[in-house]
Amino acid sequence: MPRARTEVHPPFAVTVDLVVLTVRDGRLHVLLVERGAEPFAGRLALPGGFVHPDEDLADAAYRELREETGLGGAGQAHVHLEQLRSYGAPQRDPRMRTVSVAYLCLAPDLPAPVAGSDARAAHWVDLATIGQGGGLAFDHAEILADGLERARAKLEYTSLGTAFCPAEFTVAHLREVYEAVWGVPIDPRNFHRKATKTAGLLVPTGRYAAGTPGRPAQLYRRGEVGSIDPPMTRAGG
Amino acid sequence: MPRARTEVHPPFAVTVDLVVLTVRDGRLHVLLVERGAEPFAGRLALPGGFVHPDEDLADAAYRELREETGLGGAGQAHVHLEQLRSYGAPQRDPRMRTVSVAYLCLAPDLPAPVAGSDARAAHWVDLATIGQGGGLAFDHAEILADGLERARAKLEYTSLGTAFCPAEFTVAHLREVYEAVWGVPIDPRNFHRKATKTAGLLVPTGRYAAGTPGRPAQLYRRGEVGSIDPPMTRAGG
DNA sequence: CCAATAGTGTCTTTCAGACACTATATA
DNA sequence: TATATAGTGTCTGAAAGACACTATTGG
Repeated sequence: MPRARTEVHPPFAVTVDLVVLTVRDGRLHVLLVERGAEPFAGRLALPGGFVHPDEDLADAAYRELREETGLGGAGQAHVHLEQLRSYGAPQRDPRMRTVSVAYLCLAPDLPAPVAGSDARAAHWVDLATIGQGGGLAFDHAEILADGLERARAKLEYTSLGTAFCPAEFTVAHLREVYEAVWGVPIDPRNFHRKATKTAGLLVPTGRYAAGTPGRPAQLYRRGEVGSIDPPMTRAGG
Repeated sequence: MPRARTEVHPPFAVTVDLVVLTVRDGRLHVLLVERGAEPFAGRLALPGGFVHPDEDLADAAYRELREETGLGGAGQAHVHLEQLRSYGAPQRDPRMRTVSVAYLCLAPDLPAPVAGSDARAAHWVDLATIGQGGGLAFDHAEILADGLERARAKLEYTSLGTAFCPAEFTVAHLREVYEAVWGVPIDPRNFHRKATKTAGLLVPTGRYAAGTPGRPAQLYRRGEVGSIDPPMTRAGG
């Protein structure tokens, strides 16, 4: 907190950066934009932008999500957004002293192509094709790594895995989400029992998926609970 | 991230605020300072201050910790410091637009009185004597609540409980830390087995505590591991 | 029929929680 | 001695992991 109004306080630019994750074709993807201007022109970066003068941090994150990706608008599909952490190394932006508040966003795989009102296009990038660092602009590789770690951890003890699923989904769909995020195979039978017996995680709709080989799977909606107790276990539940 | 250098970006003041926790006499305490100046003059607040122009956020947190509390200096006792989250509601400081990056600090109970170079004295305040809100300045009640929640959660699956202990401590001391942070009684025998059998949590010194009634307890040092697997359980382990 | 996926039952192992019991100090 | 605390042993129930087995679809 400021000590007294007479004390000098240097000006900072404050931005939000978004780690937007989804699962497509059984693999984890992150939403990236190609930078048009220097520095790091032509490099991939996390979507984000400046916080407005009278805007709350979370509001800025939602606005950037809408503007740059088309996600999260009113009447749109459910997306989860939470603050990740802040990054403020003195030289993280060569132009000015900047503090970035990063947000983590988990979204279902959307049939509509992701495109913002912004001229720059946002693309889903398969995380398997990005190495350590991956040539991302600024300190975005570190932010992305922190976001991945957070997402992997939260799938253990919260219901956030369902945030990657559409409004109605099968247990197998949810299992594929876990396999994609954790990068490990999971026994379908034990996962089925765990998911369906965890109170409040899934709400059965009574409807069944069709058109796939094998016995039709029941469709579920997201439950209301936030935390899973006992948690999902990462070593092949 | 900034889009182009031509875009306007409003100036923000960036501060760090510290949630410094310790366990004294079996009860959880937080370090608070009394504000001397308006706004909120005379009210209790979290220690903190402005981030300097060329200073990393974590460096600013460490500096404020030293300046305002005398904790964390070179050769001092071990303290744990981690970023908590950021707070940037437009009107959180009536003087100017401010974003605060909060840090959580866990410290052992120090025999030396806590006093900073600053004229204002920092005091350990028993959390049981602070209500919901507790009359804290700014949004510090919310920050404190978030810090408590983080500390309680991290004691489950990390070794951070030992950060509340001095360099050498008994299993009973660590148990009292858990009881104070979680506010629940824990069975001493089951806790003893869990703590001593969790690989890497405790390093036996071979020495024993003396002067207390009963069989002398073995003294331990902090182990190297960060995470506890399987975790401590909160419902009276 | 077969292949594939959904979903159930059951066995083993691990571990939390309860608590009897032993060990070793102070008063 | 009594009392207090340290530390071990053991039983029970919950739940993870492995995996046999049944159920129900499409081809």
